[in-house]
Amino acid sequence: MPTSRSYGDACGIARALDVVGERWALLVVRELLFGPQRFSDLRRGLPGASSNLVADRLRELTARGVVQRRKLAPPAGSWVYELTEWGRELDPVIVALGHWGLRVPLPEAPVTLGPVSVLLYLRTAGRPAPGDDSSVQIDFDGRVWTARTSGGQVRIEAGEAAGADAVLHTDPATLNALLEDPDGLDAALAGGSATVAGELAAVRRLIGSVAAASA
Amino acid sequence: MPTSRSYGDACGIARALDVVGERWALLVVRELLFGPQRFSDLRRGLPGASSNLVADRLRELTARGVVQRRKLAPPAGSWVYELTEWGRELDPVIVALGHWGLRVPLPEAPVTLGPVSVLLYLRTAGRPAPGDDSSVQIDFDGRVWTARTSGGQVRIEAGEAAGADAVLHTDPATLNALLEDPDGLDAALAGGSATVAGELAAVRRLIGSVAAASA
DNA sequence: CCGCATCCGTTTCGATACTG
DNA sequence: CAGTATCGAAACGGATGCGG
Repeated sequence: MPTSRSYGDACGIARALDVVGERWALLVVRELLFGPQRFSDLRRGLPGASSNLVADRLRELTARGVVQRRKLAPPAGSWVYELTEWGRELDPVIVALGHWGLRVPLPEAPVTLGPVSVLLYLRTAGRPAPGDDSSVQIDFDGRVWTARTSGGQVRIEAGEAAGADAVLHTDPATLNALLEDPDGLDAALAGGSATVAGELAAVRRLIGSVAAASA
Repeated sequence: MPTSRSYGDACGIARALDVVGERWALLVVRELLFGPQRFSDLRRGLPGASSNLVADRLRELTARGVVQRRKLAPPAGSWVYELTEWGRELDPVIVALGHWGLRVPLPEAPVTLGPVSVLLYLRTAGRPAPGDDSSVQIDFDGRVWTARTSGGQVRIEAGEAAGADAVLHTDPATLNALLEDPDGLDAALAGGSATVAGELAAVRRLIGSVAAASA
């Protein structure tokens, strides 16, 4: 008899790994943490995963109740994948795992860094001033998120913001570098790897909130 | 060589999974959460894993700095595996994952349940009264742990306790059932699936602390 | 016995190619 | 764009062997 893939263990940890322990599964969940994504956007966020792998994981996670498939309203009409309520409860688990993993040395080149990973880092590590209530739209090569600061926290949502104080256009690697060294912003703006429309001060406060927290 | 299996992603989550994302890896860490274990005891706690799998994971986790190998002082003289300081920091991650996994339906029979899993559940879910300061030694088929209650928490340590208030001798499945239904203790004692020496009241308080927390 | 290493059939992964 | 089909390479899982 071929052994089942299940660990056959009643422990909650093993049961969780029965569902999200397969290779790539938690990274698919990571990509969905900030909202629904289309298949091709998921692939862009997981460049190392082949298409059948992504399709397999989505099918399994959907069957297990972690992910659900939904059709966007017309005129878009395309299909998106999103976390279920239960799937969203993986958020603190994934954040805790990611914090632990920061001490792992970077893998050999070439190393990728997707939009979701950087925004997750911003949301987790950023500690804006409690009185800082602003919203910055972040454009990554055509895909758009919004970072809102309020109550000393950063919240990330997919899509454009109505009435954003600023729009930051850059790429994930540049933003990641700016989170670790906010003083690089002027050079990035001068060099064209980042552009800002609207209130530059709001962008400064946002990207400075990570370094401020570790200081 | 293992870089071919790496996700090649700079995100902390992916880097963590590069280290503990392989099959069985986190369950090996789970087994070590309460202290050093010998190879054969590890195998007993992971009945579904073949010996080479356990040896492989231990070697990888040791090479990555999550686990270390140590020789016990004479006269024992045998080797044990234990978590490094960094490895112990996986504790909250594993607990959070295990809590999430409680909602996964139990796998098909046969289902195992090891000592560490039950004790982890006791430590995570137990909320003893703040004034309850006692220690219960728990014997599982020759392997011994100690559960101490103090400050409204349960702490678990491997090995015997000096001056334990009671000794509970049972098996993991029985203890797990008792944590979910403490009223079954008298029946378990009468049926012989559990025996208690010393202060029975301390054992009652300990196993009742889980149900009390969920009430 | 304990602590692995080796062998081998089965399953999964990962890259490329292909279809609606 | 959104997946499926295919195939070689790796990893898994079980059994067995071997030195202390």
